[in-house]
Amino acid sequence: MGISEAKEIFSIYLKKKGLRNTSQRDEILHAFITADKHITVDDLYNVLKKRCPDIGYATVHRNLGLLCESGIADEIKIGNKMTKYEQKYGHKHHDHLICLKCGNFTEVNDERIEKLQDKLAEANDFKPMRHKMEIYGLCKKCK
Amino acid sequence: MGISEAKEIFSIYLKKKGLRNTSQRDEILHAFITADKHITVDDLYNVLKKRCPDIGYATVHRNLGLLCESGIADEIKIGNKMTKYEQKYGHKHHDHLICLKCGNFTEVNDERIEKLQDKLAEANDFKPMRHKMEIYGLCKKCK
DNA sequence: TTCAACAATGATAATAATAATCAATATGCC
DNA sequence: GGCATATTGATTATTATTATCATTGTTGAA
Repeated sequence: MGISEAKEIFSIYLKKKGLRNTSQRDEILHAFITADKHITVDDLYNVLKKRCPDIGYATVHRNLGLLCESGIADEIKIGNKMTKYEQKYGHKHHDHLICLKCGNFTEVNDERIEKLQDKLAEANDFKPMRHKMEIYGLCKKCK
Repeated sequence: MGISEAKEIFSIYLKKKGLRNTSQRDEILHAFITADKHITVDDLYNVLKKRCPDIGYATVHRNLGLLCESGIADEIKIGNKMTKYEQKYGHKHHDHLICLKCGNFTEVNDERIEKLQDKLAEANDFKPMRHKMEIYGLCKKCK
């Protein structure tokens, strides 16, 4: 998804919630979309500091939360200590293979699994909205 | 799994790691196995306090970690703030349907999904060791 | 059984991530 | 423009987990 599309989605989301557009939100969204696909709060904050030396950590943190709520970002917890934010739109849903040794992760997707997950939820009278699947083990290099 | 079996598994694990048997470890294991299937550190600590008023929170916390490493317990993170420990042995592997509204979760299992997960890992030259699958949505009562 | 090495405990402090507070400021609707 | 109020940024609070460390307990070997 391009930046303009992301901006529009976010703008609509803000309006619907009675929230306001600010220059910081513009900068945060821009930095997020043009950054690496997976980024931590710290990293995003450091990138932003260059363009907006006055921006506060709390602001970045708060607004990453809003980006998640609006559907532009997704929070992934790697292991126990690291939280990364991932660009969601323009990237198909996927799951992760996480290496327990080196910490790297690979994105994977299996349409058959997705379908079975929906069926499984349905069979339990459960309305699925999103899901997370992570396979832990050893990657090619580490095994 | 019975308590004696759990004790043996834990005992073997400790020996292999060069760790020692202590009365606290006995009590923690006992309390864990006889408690609810899903329990938080706080809850387990409070249960233990009754029998062992002198036991420390750090000790309970530390040893729940060891129970996980030994394969007797499993850590599940519900949402963002709550961590529960689940009895693992004697209960087949399963995944969770987690209600975003009331927080309750249901255990589910689908052999076909398990198989596809293994194939998916294999196709990526990845050696799977464990996995986590959580489907978030609305449960029967809340939807 | 005794001893020496060292792991474990429990109290407490340290970390670290996220959330809350709040005065000053910016935004958007009228 | 002006007002109501959302946002910001600095700071503090909160919370879960981890580290520290003196004391105690456990274990294997003599």
